[in-house]
Amino acid sequence: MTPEDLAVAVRAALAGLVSSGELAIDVPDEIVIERAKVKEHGDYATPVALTLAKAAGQPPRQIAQMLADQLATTAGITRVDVAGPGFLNITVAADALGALAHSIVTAGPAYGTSQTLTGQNFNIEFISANPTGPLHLGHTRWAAVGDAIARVLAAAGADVAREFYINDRGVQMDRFGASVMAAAHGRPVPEDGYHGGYILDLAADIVAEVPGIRELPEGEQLEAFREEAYRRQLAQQQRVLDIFGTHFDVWYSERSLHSSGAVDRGMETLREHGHVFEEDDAVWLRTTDHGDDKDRVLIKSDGEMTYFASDTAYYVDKRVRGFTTALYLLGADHHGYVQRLKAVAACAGDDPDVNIEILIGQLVKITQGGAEVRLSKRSGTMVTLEDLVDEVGVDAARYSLIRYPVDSPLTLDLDLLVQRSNDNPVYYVQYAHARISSVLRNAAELGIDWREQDFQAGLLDHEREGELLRVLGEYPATVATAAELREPHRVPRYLEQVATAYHRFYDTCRVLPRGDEGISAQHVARLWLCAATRQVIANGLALSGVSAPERM
RNA sequence: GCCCCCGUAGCUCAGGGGAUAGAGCGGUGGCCUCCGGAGCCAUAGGCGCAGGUUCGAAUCCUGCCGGGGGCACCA
Repeated sequence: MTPEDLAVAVRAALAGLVSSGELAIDVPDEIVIERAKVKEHGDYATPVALTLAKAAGQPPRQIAQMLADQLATTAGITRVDVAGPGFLNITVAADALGALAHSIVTAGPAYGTSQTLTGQNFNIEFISANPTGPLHLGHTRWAAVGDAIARVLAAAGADVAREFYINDRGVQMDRFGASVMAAAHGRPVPEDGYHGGYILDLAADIVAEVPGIRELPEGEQLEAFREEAYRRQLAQQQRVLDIFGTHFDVWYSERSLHSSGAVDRGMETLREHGHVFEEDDAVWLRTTDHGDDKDRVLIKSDGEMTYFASDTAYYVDKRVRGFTTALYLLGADHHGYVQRLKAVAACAGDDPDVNIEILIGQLVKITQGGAEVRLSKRSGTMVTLEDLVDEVGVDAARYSLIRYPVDSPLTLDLDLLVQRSNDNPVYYVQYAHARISSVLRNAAELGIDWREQDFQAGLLDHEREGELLRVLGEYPATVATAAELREPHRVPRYLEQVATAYHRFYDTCRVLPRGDEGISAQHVARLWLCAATRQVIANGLALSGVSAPERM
């Protein structure tokens, strides 16, 4: 008996009351079923009667009572009480609740997946850093969260492609090349260039690996340094992301957007829809037709394409490639792009509420020794993705970044994360997984083949067992909600509840036989519950790209 | 000036209209003769302010106060 099962039962009960004429309402699609917070409220509670009272024109307690009478006859439900202003408190039979342990183990990695987003084809673009330096902490947040969103969407049945847009065109690239070239000659880096220490490393590598590069003619040499540095820096970003466990399906070069003709095609699409005009010798997109606060330039009066022109073409190209939704994950410093990107979709003839979706992630701050560590790509004192991983490891880094909703600013205390202690909740969750793994190993050593034993769900009737089962039953809804709202932080937060419920269970419920005690059906039932818990933790950690260790 | 985000426990943060607002760290006090104490139990401590909507608001709306970020024929 899961919350979903109960929702079905409640809906059926409502439908029954409607058809018998006792209730005049439309049966709602969504029925709120909550896990009871205090044990006097049974196992589950629902406020449906309160919600429907006005529409039905009847007092909530009266509706609740009619529902209670109906539900009390439902198999698996042992008790239904009307409480307070009209809540329904439902108590479920131990065997109906305990059966969940078996179905979780049977479902395995599939437990928690659904088809709620089946048919949707997402292009999820994130990080999209310039290839002019290492990935810093802001990129790192998206490296973890973007990947987690992709995983959660896929778990909900959607098709997902992860895409990294390489900003390899424009003046920043030239500044980057000039910086490396200057460093290669031992000259100071230009004022508007990149000053990080990595520039010196790049210069040294290139000089060593490309003989004679410093003797090339000025213009040719600048280009050579730019391209060599670009290639190496991109490879470095790719290597770091690979270690981090975030794997992109497509690395899309801005240059290729131009060379493939996609920019021209995109421009043509916009013209067809009548939103392109010329003024002051420049070519504009009339984004104000669709909610932007000013029109945007596509081609400057000097004939140069703007970055915005690439962006529009890139969007159109994503749609041409067959994605139903282009999902953009941007930093808070780009929030001004939201309106114009939405307008681009509208100008291309799409529905901006359906075909394009933009998530804004607030900035990450990091403190060390009580002081903020600055994050400037050009300062040379930036904290990079690599730094973070070196110090705290991939699991702790990913977990602590995913654990918070992206629309709230985040401050990470490096001193705290550096400690490999339970200061970090990731260890708390992983520890629960390792602990269960140990119990199951011990069971195997004792020769207990619990999978082959008769599972008696009704034996899981201890309060702590019920508590744990109810938490485990919330996993599918947690994943589906995380996908629907693009809020992957819900999963780790949920796993922390699972870990707590497990530890509480384990603290009072002996799982394995003691000493020379024989194996009872209760031991077997509890082993099933342990295995189910471990499965949920493993599935949930996988959605965050965090490992589920058997030992720690 | 206009736009976006945030304000919840000493600290870092959860809480998509529901009953007594949670977690980790930090305080205080307990629990190891057998399955992992990286754990469990108890206790102290909080919704920035003022209105509004609602049977019910930390949650939705308005205003104010405080903090962060953004405005371009830059990328």
